[in-house]
Amino acid sequence: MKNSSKPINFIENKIKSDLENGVVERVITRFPPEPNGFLHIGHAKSICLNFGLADKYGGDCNLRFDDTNPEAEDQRFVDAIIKDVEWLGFKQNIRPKYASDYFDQLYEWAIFLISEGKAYVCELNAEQIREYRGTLKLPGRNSPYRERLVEENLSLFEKMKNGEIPEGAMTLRAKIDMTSGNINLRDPVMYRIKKSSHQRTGDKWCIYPSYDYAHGQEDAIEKITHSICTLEFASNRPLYDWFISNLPVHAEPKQYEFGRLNLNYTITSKRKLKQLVDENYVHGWDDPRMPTISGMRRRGISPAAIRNFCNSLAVAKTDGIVDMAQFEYFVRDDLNNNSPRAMCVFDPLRLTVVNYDDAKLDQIKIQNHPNRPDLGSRETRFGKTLFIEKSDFSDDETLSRKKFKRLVINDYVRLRGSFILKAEKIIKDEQGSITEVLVRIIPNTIGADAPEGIRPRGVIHWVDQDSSVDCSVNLYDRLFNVPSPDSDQDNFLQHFNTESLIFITGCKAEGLLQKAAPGEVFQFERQGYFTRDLAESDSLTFNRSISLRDSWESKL
RNA sequence: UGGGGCGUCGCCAAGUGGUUAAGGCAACGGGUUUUGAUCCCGUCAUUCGGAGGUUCGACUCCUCCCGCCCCAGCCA
Repeated sequence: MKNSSKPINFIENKIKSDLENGVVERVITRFPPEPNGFLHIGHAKSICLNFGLADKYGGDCNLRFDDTNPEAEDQRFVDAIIKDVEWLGFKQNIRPKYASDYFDQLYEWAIFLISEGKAYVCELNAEQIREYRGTLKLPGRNSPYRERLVEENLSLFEKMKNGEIPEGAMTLRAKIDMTSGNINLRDPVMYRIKKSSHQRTGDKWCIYPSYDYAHGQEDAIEKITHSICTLEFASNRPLYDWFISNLPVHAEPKQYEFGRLNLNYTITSKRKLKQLVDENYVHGWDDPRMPTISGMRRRGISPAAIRNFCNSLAVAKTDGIVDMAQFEYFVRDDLNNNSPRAMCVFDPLRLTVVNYDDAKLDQIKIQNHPNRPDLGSRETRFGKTLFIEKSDFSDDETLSRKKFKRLVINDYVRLRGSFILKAEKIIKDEQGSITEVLVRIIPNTIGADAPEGIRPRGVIHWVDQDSSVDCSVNLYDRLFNVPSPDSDQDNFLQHFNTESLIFITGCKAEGLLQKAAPGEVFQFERQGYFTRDLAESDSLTFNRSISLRDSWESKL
């Protein structure tokens, strides 16, 4: 959104009115990931929303790990998430909070609920609980253990905590309403027995609180004022409220739901992303093809581009699918403005300058950016032997100027930042393929208009042979071949784009690219934006962040 | 069909009884250009899921209908 101010969404409106009406004096939000995977672009939207709102209204936003299920979680994910949030630019040296810090308090509150006769230890197994729960149209039935005496519940719950009960044998359930139309209210499980050690609390606990029991109370403890989550939690809200109003908590957080981000041609389901990783479709969570924050980082996409994109998104209750093109727009916008230009030839064709002596120079000064003089210029060698893209040359003189704005035999073209030249002679090998082209430069055409009577067809990129450096490039493309791989439930893997990564070797890059720092992004003129991979490596490899917008192929 | 939520241009989305129905992306024209990039200009919903109704007046209120999403984990 350039010149228009963005409309204020319903959550921000609520915050504004709560502030104005004194409902809250300071807004406190939170971003509560479970450390069971890496953060993706959908999380980025939530991060921008939560931290953004807190910033805008002078409040605060907590990064809090919802680590209530040790079986799925790992310290490695905690570390990755912290790194990603900081990288996105919201907090320096962030000090995260953890649900596990509140396990003692949560346990005490559970005892409180039992004492109030509002929770009970149930001995139904998982399958029986499901049967008793009823279905979407049929009400549930009360558990036979529902009316247990408080004292018995207390002692049983203690036994659960002490590890005296096997996994799966008992649960602590809230006593609410087995006939509720909202299935979440049919005596939800508050605690289950899991005898696995937790990445932070070790073996202290063998019972762990469920999301529904834990989340609202975590919010209350942290005095969260606006607990923002995605739409699928809407039917959990009455339960969220039930715990808050039945427990002696010292705050009354409120939950608000917005539509999560979906992008076409990719997926934003942690479970499915994990599957891509586990089954080696990609090379890890930070594979540049992944819509993860870390993947995008390796792809050379800046935090600002991601933030700009997220801020362009609507916060509403509709669940739509945003065009990947919208994301790409913000990526290109940022990269175009900030990336110095350089040249790299992927599929080299040798050019020999027959009148090299007429050049009368061997170094050329080239601007690093057409619209930003502050990015300076560089010296590039201009030698007798050059490389251009094979696809930038044609021996077909009948090609129209409009259709082929490149080099054609017996015609002129401009080398970017350099001379205008003419292709004079084609050299072929025994098989008849073109191996070299002899060209003649037009003297004094650097930085000057074409002389009378000479009309170069266009401008092409090039590289000097002697000063060039060999490199490889990774060309990334969309992860899936169909717009909505997610909608096909189980078979999203069938739509995996096997050409989402194309590796090209034997490329010739300008010498200065040898010194490119990992993560540094360049625009390879006429090719796209490329960044040197973050991974330590002796070889010179560039990852394509994104191609240049191309309105030409589509018109042919 | 128990409960909850949503349907405005190809995509996202403003709009809360009186506006010519914002804006962004995409697309399509045209201009500038030593990147077929960027940039600039222009075009792009007589219509708001459908049908009725209330009203001088409805995308906005009412009724009915249609469609889509979420909930039946001891996941979050």
